[in-house]
Amino acid sequence: MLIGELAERAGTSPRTLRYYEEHGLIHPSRDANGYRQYDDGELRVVHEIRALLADGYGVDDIKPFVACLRAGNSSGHVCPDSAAVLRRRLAEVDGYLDQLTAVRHRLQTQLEEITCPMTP
Amino acid sequence: MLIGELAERAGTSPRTLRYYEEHGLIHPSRDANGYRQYDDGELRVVHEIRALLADGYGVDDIKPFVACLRAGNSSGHVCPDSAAVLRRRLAEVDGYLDQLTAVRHRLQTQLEEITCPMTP
DNA sequence: CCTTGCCTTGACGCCGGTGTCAGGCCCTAC
DNA sequence: GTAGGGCCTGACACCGGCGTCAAGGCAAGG
Repeated sequence: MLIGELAERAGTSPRTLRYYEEHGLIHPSRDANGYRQYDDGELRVVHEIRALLADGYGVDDIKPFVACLRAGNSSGHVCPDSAAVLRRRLAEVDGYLDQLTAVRHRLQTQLEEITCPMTP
Repeated sequence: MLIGELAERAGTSPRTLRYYEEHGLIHPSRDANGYRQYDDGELRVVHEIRALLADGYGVDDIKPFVACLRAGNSSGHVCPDSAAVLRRRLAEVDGYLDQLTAVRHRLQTQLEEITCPMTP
């Protein structure tokens, strides 16, 4: 499978696939032409990558998941390295949630002060 | 007050104050030298700007708040334009919270599957 | 032979708030 | 006069996941 076909099947672009390769996430072989050649399993890997990116992971975080999938596991999340990233990411997300929640409280308070001003 | 002094008093840098000016948030007068001259009220304005930025607003969102403060209000939040931004921002924040919450659920599920795998 | 369409590498653009450097003016103190 | 510090403008760097354009190779069909 050439890069264009994989890109279309994965719902993305050749540029994006080359970017993933550049960052060590996929390693296609090469035809005699120099064209990248992908086997069918890579489709699954690309889907995993895109799902993780959509969840806010950075490309570097994703490497362990891909390695785990490639090692033959049915899910990329079950390996120790992946789990470590999961825990770190969970802490990050909790931090963001705390910040956003605080901001939300301030927002709501400010809106209430407008519609129903305090009389101190 | 020159830019260096205001920067120090506001806990930021001259570069940052020039950036705010470039984006229409502050309008210092000029000495005969060409040096920017700030009066004491600007300190309050800069604090407001920085508080809003820290809460995730963009510089363009902040203009109404500054205008509201400058109009003599004790808070920058009480004017109609500010309130509109507040409501828009509240919706944004709620969106982010929803996304992050969904991600958090997935994370927790995935971690549980590791430590306590399902036996289907 | 020429077009068409895929592929290749390389490189710049974006976004936003700031850091930082370059080159030069202003003022004070020695 | 000169050294030092603050000011000025202008412009590039950053980060990250791509979009997009450039210049060129390869294959197939007319």
